Amino acid sequence: MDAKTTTESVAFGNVEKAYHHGDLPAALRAATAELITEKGPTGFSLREVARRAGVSHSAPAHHFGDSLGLLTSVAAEGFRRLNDAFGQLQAIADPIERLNAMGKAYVHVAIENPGHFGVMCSHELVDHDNEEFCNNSGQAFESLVQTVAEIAEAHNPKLDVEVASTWIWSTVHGLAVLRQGLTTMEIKAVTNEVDVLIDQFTDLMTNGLFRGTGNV
Amino acid sequence: MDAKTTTESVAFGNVEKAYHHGDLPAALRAATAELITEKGPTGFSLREVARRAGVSHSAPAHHFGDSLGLLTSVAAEGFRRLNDAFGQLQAIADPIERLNAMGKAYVHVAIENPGHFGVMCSHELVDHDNEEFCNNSGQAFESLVQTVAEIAEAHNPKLDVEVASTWIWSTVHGLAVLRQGLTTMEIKAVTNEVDVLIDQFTDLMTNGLFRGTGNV
DNA sequence: GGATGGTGCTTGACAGTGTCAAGACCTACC
DNA sequence: GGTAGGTCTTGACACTGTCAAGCACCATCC
Repeated sequence: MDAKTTTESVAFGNVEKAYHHGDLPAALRAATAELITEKGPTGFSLREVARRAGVSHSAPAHHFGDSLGLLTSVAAEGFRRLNDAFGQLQAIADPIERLNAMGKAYVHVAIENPGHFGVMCSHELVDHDNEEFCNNSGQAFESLVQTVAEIAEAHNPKLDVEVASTWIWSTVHGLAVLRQGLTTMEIKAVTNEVDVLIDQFTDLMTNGLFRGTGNV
Repeated sequence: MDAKTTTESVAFGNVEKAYHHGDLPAALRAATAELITEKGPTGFSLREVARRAGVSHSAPAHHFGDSLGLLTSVAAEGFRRLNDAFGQLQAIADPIERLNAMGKAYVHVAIENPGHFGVMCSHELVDHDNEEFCNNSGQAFESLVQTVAEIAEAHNPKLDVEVASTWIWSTVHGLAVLRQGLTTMEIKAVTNEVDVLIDQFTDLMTNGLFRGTGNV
């Protein structure tokens, strides 16, 4: 509607579309994330999303079927962002250091995309048979398993990699969930605190309750 | 308030009270938990709850204000059940053993009260300023801190008790959240598996990634 | 040029929802 | 008795998700 007159669109003859939106699905996902960020998953409404995207109340249904379809698409997008963040950490050679960075990345993605995260971690709001969602979330877990496998190889061959991965995933996920309420209120203040917490958790995870201190 | 007529005395006669229900708040909580168990938190509806309790559509508002009030009351009840479960474990002398039992108790309460748990772990569906909710959830965390403090005293005086407690709480909570989807479908099958998982997690938590195996 | 088919979105209608105000009823206390 | 206050009902309001139907636009082919 508004800024369709960029140089690119003009150069390619993609002038103002009176009728066709351009990329309505993306606009609807953005509006959904924004709305959930503001009002939480319970404040979400298909009609309000449509209103914010400037389309009629049942336009979303045409692209996503029902609200479950739209929310699933938002969740898949969230996991894609998480995978992007993980991808940038693959250069870190030391697997312990990489694990620590992945923990921080997970919580940061959750904090910086509260609208997405509020859906990603839900068993109710998402269609878990959706192919894109399964692929994206599976890829994220695979990155973790890979890193834990390297830790086992380097430091502790007896380690059960899958159990340990599930354990770590639970820890980070639980932290993200528990912190979410706070962070919506006071993002900046807590961001640093969470980094410290992840460092402390890494100490405890590697050394255990008997040898770790929880202070780093 | 609710102590004047116990549920037993009501259950005995089960008379049709033409007007007064007897203990409507408790009946509404039960109906809410049942409904959420069946349809998930998103399937919850004040009017459906009222229908199941056999009262008019706006009777709940009189006791709980709005739907947030009712759901908060359900969450507080869930934490009360968790505290009851924790209370029975105080006789266990070895704090490590007790911690293990508390982890299992947490996940079992979550599995056996899916309607309650679906609300307990939500930042959106619950009023976190509610006094009863704060007291009950605070007491549960206090029990954990106490046990971790005993572990520190016995095995590792350098341990930061609060950080370690937050760490453990995150782990168990994350596990319960991640497992919830599965367990709704196939409770019995997973219950044992979760016990094994908690044992494995306990091994990893005490010994850490460098020394633990994840197999017990 | 004009007709054709298809995609993208709108319009209108439906039953269901939460919340509010007002009223009906019962119990307890004076 | 009578009256006050707690308990629940009734009715109304704006809002919701979903469905069926229709309209506007575009590309294509004749």
